[in-house]
Amino acid sequence: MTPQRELVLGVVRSLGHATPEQIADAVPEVDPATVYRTLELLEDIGLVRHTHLGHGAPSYRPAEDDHVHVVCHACGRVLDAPADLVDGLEQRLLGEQGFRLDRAHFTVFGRCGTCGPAGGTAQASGGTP
Amino acid sequence: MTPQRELVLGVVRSLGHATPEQIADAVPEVDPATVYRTLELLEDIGLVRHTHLGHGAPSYRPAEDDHVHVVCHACGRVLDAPADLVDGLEQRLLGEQGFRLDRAHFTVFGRCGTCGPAGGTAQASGGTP
DNA sequence: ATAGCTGCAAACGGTTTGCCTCACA
DNA sequence: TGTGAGGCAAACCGTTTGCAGCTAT
Repeated sequence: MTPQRELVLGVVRSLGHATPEQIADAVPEVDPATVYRTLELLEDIGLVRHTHLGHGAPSYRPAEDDHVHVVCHACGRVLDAPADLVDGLEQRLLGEQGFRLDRAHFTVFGRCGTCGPAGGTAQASGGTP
Repeated sequence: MTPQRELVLGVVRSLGHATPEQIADAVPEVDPATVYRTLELLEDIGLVRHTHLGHGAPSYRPAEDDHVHVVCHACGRVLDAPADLVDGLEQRLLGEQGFRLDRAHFTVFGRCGTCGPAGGTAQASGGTP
């Protein structure tokens, strides 16, 4: 564990979820290339995990955060739902297809209650440009 | 509907799911830029849909294919599961969070039966490099 | 002396943009 | 004659790689 790795891990822990770029920005003293290499390493040794929250960049977070990611197409908000939300799905996939669901690497898309069934868009930040 | 758009739509329909790049490769007579612009347009008018199957490129398919995508981390295979697989999840999300799930834009990750609980990897093509 | 890690800078792949030309209404 | 679509090429972003210097064995 080098200082840079501690820093990156610290940022991942403090940000909750963040893209490599956000992480790199948060630790300007560490080279972006090192951030990428470190994230890969931290993931290999099981300290962090990543998820694809849509479009481009993956989102990294501490491995101990076990929850399901729910993303609103309209406002871009990322909600964290309890992991047990997918228990039923997990059972069915296992039973019907022998497929072992990886809950951590899992994102659900749709429209949050705030944004309503359609049209109304309670803009938060990113959204669906 | 221009010839190029017909071509792109045709390829999406014949490939089932494909990345913009694969589509562009399949229609060399259409410029890649046009492929991207066309896919966006076809999605706007509801003829195609896209999903994020992991890593980088999104996967486009005909809008009428309504199923859930299940991707194996180990072998990279993409299984199509019946859309009703997520009915339970859909209900819970709606009930508990007022969140309207978009089943089409939805990918489940894990390990398929062929690849087993761990270790054993029935390599197919891509996988997790 | 060796192995591993970092920073830097260049390369990279896929995607997006600007601009100009062409076809058609 | 005006509007929009397509091609081309350059720009772009996030990511990856090669290399050289440094540090701690």
